[in-house]
Amino acid sequence: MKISQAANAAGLSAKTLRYYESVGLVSFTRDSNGYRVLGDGDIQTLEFIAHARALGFSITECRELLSLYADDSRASADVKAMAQVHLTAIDKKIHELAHMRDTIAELVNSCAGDQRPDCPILDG
Amino acid sequence: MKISQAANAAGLSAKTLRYYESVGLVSFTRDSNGYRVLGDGDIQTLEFIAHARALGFSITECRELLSLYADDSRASADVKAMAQVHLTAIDKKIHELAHMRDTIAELVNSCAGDQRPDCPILDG
DNA sequence: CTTGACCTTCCAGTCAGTGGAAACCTTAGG
DNA sequence: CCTAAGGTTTCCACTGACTGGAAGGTCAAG
Repeated sequence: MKISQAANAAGLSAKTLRYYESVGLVSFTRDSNGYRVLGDGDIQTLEFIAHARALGFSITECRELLSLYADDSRASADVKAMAQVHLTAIDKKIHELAHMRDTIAELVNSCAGDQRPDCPILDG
Repeated sequence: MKISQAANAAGLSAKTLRYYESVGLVSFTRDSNGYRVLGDGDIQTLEFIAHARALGFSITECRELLSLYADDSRASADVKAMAQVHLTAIDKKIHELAHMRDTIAELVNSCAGDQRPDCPILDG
């Protein structure tokens, strides 16, 4: 399978796959013409990465998850601990955003939205 | 007032003030020795920017807000519309994060966290 | 043989700063 | 007057996670 087909199968772009290879997150074999050749195993790995990325894990965290994945002797506790840290970070971000949201919503509500120049959003 | 004192007063770093000037968000007068000289008006502008940034407005959006701020003939409707768009974007981001959060929480809950290699976080 | 659709690499840009280097200015102390 | 400390200046490089584009190589169909 060539890169675009594999990218399609994994729900990513060819550019992204090349980028992942360039940062050492994955590695692909090459054909005699220099083209990358990807198999079903590669697709599975890429799907795993796409899933983790969609859950907000960074490239570095994905690297760690992949090494845990490859390590047959890993303890599930290690993975759980990583996920727990990540969960806490997401919770924090949600709270911050919620605070922003409330502040802006309050400003929007208190703004007449007419043609006059007064505006509590700018005054705040 | 010199840059560090002004930065302190506005709750920003001197580096950030130079950066804001470099991207044309603000402009400062200079002393004969080349040092930036900032007054109370500059501090107010910087506080306004700091506030908007804390609410998640991008530099570009801050630029628009500042031009609206400077324009005596602006309608408050313009500002309200911008805030409304921003509010919607924040709402969307919160929902995405909440979805992530739930998925990861579920995985964490279903993970034994023991020494065995099975882990639903990796299998998912 | 040519056309078009792939593939390759490399460079630049995104956003909002941060870190560091080299050089200049100012002030206080000896 | 000299020096040291602590400001300031500019400029360049780096961050994360890609994306866009250019220049050139490869391959199959017509």
